Amino acid sequence: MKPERKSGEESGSTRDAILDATEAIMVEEGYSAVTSRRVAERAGLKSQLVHYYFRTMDELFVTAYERSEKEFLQRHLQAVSSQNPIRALWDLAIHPKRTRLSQELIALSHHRKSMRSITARVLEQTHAINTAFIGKYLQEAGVDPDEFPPVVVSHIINGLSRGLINEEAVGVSQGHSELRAFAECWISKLEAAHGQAHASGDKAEIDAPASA
Amino acid sequence: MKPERKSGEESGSTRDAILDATEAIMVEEGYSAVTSRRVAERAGLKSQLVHYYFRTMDELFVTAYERSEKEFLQRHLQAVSSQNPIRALWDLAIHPKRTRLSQELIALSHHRKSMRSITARVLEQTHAINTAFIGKYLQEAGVDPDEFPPVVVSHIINGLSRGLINEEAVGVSQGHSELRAFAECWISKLEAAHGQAHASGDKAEIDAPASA
DNA sequence: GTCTATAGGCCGATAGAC
DNA sequence: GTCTATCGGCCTATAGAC
Repeated sequence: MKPERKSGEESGSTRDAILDATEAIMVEEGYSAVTSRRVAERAGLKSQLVHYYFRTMDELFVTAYERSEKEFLQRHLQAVSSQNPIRALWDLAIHPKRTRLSQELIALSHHRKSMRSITARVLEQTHAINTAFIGKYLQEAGVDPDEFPPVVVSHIINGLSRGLINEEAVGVSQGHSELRAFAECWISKLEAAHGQAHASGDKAEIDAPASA
Repeated sequence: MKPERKSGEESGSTRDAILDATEAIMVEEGYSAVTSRRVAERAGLKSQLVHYYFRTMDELFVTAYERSEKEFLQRHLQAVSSQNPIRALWDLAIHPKRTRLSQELIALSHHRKSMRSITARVLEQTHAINTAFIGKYLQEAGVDPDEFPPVVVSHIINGLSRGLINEEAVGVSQGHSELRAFAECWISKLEAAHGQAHASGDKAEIDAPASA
């Protein structure tokens, strides 16, 4: 029934080519441009082969999503485990292709029920990881978790980068230097505060907004 | 050629019904579900009528976008001119239908060239307005515009609300209370600082992150 | 595993009656 | 302005030869 890799599983180059083409089309033209014919054309194949490897388009989308999910998770864990997780997350988030793809997958899940549970899982995972790792980092840098909860920081990073990338995609660059400068400012301040705290064995301080 | 309202222009209810149906389908099922047949069905019409009012689907999309643009702009100006523009913008941004529609229109503009210039215009307008109005408000509240540029604040508002609404759409609610609390905290602090500054005729203070 | 052939559906768009 | 009828196209998916 299913393709089912042979025993000596060299990860099916045709199958991978189909998934690669799917991702590329999503990023460049949006999810609605992903059709069996166009995917095949992009991969240099006949459209029927797409149906051989993936019985339905739904199965193709789900498989592509799950492959991306793995990659996202891996990079996310890597970023969050690095010396400055905030900077690493920011660098990851402003990567245009990755962010476009993730946006497109979310948009697709508004259109196809089969994708929603994956999106939900991805978003939940992200929160769980960020709460653990960013939370620890922020705490060590002396940030009050009641005023800047890790999940908020995570949302800000994702939100700002998404905005940046959407605008660049339509040729708007207004305010981008301010945005990048803002990110850089906070990141390096956190970096300094965190380093200082580690050096002195004490908490550094980052001021919250004054209670007016 | 074109529909061309008669002299006594009662704003073509059929035409409006088509545009309304277009928006509704976009919000509920995504832009790729917008077809002449489905729009017509939703509006209780024959699909050919869609082509009578809008020669091509591109024309339908552009017209729908421009109608939304007007509405967005109007609400945006209204929000930004209110007593607490930040709060008003936040309240506007967390409105699910509106934000879903605007996201869908942006996604559509990644797929259709004809929409890109409209998206660019909308985003530029938003920046221009926010720089003027939010900038003034923040300045009056004693916020250093070098550390929190209005355009950054605007991006944060949009980014956070988009994240919130995407997650709610797939059934994730993790961290939402923190997010809303975070927004509420900052909004009310700005409100207090702004009110205080106006009362005393002086600048209130909102601390920026400490230079570590 | 890859090919040819093809069924059957929804789509955009047009022509022409009323 | 709204209707009926219809064309050609791209789509998903399957059947069967090799």
